[in-house]
Amino acid sequence: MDAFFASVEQRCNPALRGKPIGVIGGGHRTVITTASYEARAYGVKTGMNIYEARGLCPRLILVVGDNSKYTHTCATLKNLYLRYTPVVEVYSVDEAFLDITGSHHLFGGPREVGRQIKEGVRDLFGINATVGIGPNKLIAKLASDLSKPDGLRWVREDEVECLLEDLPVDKLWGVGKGFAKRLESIGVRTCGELGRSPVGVLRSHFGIPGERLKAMGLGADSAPLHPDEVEAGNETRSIGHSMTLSHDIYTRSEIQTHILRLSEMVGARARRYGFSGRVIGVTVRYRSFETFTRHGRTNSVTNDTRRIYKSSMGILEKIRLKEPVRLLGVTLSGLEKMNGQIPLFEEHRQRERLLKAVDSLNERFGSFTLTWAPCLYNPLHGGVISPAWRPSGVRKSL
DNA sequence: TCTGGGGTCCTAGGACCC
DNA sequence: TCTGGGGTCCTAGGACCC
Repeated sequence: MDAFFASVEQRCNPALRGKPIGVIGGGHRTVITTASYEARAYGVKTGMNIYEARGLCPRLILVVGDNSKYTHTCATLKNLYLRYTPVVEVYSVDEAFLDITGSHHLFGGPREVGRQIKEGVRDLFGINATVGIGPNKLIAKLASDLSKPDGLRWVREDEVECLLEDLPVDKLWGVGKGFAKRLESIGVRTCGELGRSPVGVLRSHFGIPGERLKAMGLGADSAPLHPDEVEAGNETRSIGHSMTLSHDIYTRSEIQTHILRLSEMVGARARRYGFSGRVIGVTVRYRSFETFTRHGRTNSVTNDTRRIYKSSMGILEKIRLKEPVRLLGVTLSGLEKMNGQIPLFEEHRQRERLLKAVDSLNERFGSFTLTWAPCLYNPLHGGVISPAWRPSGVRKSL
């Protein structure tokens, strides 16, 4: 989807159409999550703070995002994709891969599938989508990136080499600023040059990713799609939440409350998807933006808010804080899929029933409807979901 | 009146073991 | 008047993505 959150907001409120808008989270310490194309023309970009964005575009209209609109749209879109193939990987809230190898002939070929999906998206939501088609995910993604907005591009296998020859390496999915800079230092600027680089040279500079970089320069990508049914399995590696506080905090007692809330967010999500983990990570960002993470281990897997909280506080006690704290995060990893084992001891069974009761109430009436008292007195300032939000499971990166 | 939040993967370096 | 080599596991940090 093109400028997804912004497009949805413009669709819902006609007064915003054709205007430069930026979708932001709640609170004052927020950033632009998505800028409309009208705003991008002024240089407004994702990740920019609102003061900088306003400086570039004084007429910019800031809209606090509404997550439920985007997640609902995402879920509906998936049903549209499934009309064309069962192999659908929902990659993020506004992006999906479809493997149409075995089905495109039923619809008149790849281009026709692309056209119909664009039309379907417009009919359903009145927003523009860009479709890229290629022999693999890397090229399909590139084709889409190159034809935004409102584009449709099919790059055939025999066109790949020509397309890549003079293309800067950082246009590739998986090559960011860091890789681009290091590649330039060894004289590699374009994908053509990357593809011709000896694999040994790339390996010595980049390690294992060097081999993949070479393949990417050639337009090769063997990564399969990860349909949701597969990922919903046990591929998830970690579940975490973090939050920038509305103001910097100084004391452990203030920290405790936020850690409790984050522990509950993490625990509730783990329980909901049937995961349990034994490694707890706590992230701290100071006022100066210095950020670090410390990990601890529990003796057995857990998804109990209380144990996640205790463990997190245990980790924090070992840290000597040297500045006011701006952000806190809690992550659960070392995950295992729960298979409905019944805890051995009555005390644990009771605990499990309690959490189940709390979860079912909160799923029905909204998160934190029933919760620990300290969380009630510190209501959450609403943040907008990240574009990386997905309905379930995980996604693969490089 | 600066600078969000959700992830994955890889590497370096230390602890530990034989 | 000196201190090998092979391996695994773990943590922290950084690159990358949307």
